[in-house]
Amino acid sequence: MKPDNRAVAQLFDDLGSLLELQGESAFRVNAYHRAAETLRGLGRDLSEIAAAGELRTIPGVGEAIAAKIEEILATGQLPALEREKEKVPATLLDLLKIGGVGPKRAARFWKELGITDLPGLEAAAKEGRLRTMKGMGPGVEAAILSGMAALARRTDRIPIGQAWPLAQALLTRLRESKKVRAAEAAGSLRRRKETIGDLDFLVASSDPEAVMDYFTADPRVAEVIARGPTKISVELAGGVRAQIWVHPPERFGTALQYATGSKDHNVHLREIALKRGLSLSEHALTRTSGKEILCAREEEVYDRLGLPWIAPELREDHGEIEAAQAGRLPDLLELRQMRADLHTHSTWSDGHASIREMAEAARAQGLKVLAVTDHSQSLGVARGLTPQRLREQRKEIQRVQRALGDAILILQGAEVEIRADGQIDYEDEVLAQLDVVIASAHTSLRQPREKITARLVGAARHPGVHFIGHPSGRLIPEREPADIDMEALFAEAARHGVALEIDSHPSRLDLSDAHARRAAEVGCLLAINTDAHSPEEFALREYGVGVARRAWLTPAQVITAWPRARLVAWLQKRKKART
DNA sequence: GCCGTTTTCGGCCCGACTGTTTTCAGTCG
Repeated sequence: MKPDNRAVAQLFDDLGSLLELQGESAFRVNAYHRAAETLRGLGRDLSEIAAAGELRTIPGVGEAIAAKIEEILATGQLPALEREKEKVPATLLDLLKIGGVGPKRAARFWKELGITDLPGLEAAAKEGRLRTMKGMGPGVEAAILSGMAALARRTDRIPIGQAWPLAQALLTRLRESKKVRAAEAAGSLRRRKETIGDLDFLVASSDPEAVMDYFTADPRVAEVIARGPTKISVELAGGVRAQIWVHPPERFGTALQYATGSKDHNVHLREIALKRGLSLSEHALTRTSGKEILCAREEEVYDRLGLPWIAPELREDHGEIEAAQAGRLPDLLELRQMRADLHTHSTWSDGHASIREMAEAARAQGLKVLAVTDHSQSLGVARGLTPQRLREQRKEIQRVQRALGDAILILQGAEVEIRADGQIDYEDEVLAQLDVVIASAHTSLRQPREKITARLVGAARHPGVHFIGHPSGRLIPEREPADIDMEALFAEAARHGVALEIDSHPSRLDLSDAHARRAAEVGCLLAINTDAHSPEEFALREYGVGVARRAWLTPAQVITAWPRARLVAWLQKRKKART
């Protein structure tokens, strides 16, 4: 099996870090890390890009890295990395995970004290041996021990479904303070990444000390990690870290822009600023004369750089700055434009609410079209429906439709199993009775690439199918995506006019942002659904819209954002095509 | 190692915070 993009990226990260430990040029080191970051954001498999001879078109990939990628794809190994591992103990990389330990210190611990791994460092810190080194004192030893304890209890990146509500609660409390003029989520939260490392907040206030005191008095704050005049970093109960920047209101624009990131986006912007004779920091744009230009709003920052404002979800340095310069930023989908949810469950299978309760909730959320799509017969654990029960369910849907009137259109659909052998779980004549057919795989997701790809591609070719549900099958964080040739699936879906789902549940977010972007690039339509099993879960579509925005999607590319008549016409056209 | 309407060679973002220090290096984002 060929290494996937993330595995290749990890090799380059390791290589960069090993070189860094040896004092290699920071620019060379950074080149490896930047390339790794770019590879993680690609929506296409590297093997596919390499086969097309297009590796060099990836930003940050030049002659040397392209050759190394070819080597990895061919052999599964990176000889340059193996060579560095002979010079430096690979376990030394673990030291870099400790807060406060970077490449310089790790290298000195190794060279001066012979420390090669975490247990060795812990012992040395406890025995007071680190303070024998120049520039190190008891404070460093204490910081390292506390950093190791934090590492042990640290939760990994948390799903946005947990981070977002927590952040909103913290923001609400911040905004209650009279000292706070404005407070916003920043960082990866504001960019709507699928998982969040630290919670970042930006506050506008002329009294930073008071704001920080107020924030640390929040019962959810367990420990203050660092505190300066403009910035405070804390650990919350549960191990999640949060940091707050406090800036005066007249500097809020530059500060929010800075705190939102991403780092790569910001670096790129600062390079553009320099070319215009300006230096950009979180405080201001500064002319070479030293005169500051203050920006209270983010729009002003971008405007001074000759750019239109760029939506936070795009700020990954994945081409958005070039698009902004060319006036080609996408007209991004917005939550308020969502009109339909085509993937929901009721008590007829494994849902927790009746069809009527679900329909009333959907209507209350402003949706115009709801498809009830319970599981098909073979998914026994979810009480999948037989054709007979499907007929009974249709009568119930008609009753609810009559009771609720015209404000919301209720469609009968099904989430039909793509069985392990590739068969679709209902006969064609049963599918033909349904308004919406989702084809999804829930079982045998660990099949070899050829087999599971063939299952999904087969479903995309099936004339009775409207779209493929949560295509990769991943669950964040516990289950990796199935090993699917997405490029093949996208090509087939585009050819047959089958849509692909963005499942909004925070544990799925499937397709991912990168894959959704790629799918749209090759001409696929997308459907953003909640997969709701209860009325509250309709609100989850906010997360699906976040993915769509990160995928550069416009309303025209998302069938669930289409006007009701157009969506119904599209559903019926596919239905006619199969009969 | 990458990259180019200032360059195919010579650049490559910016500042906060900490711990150790009398001016700074290292780390972090």
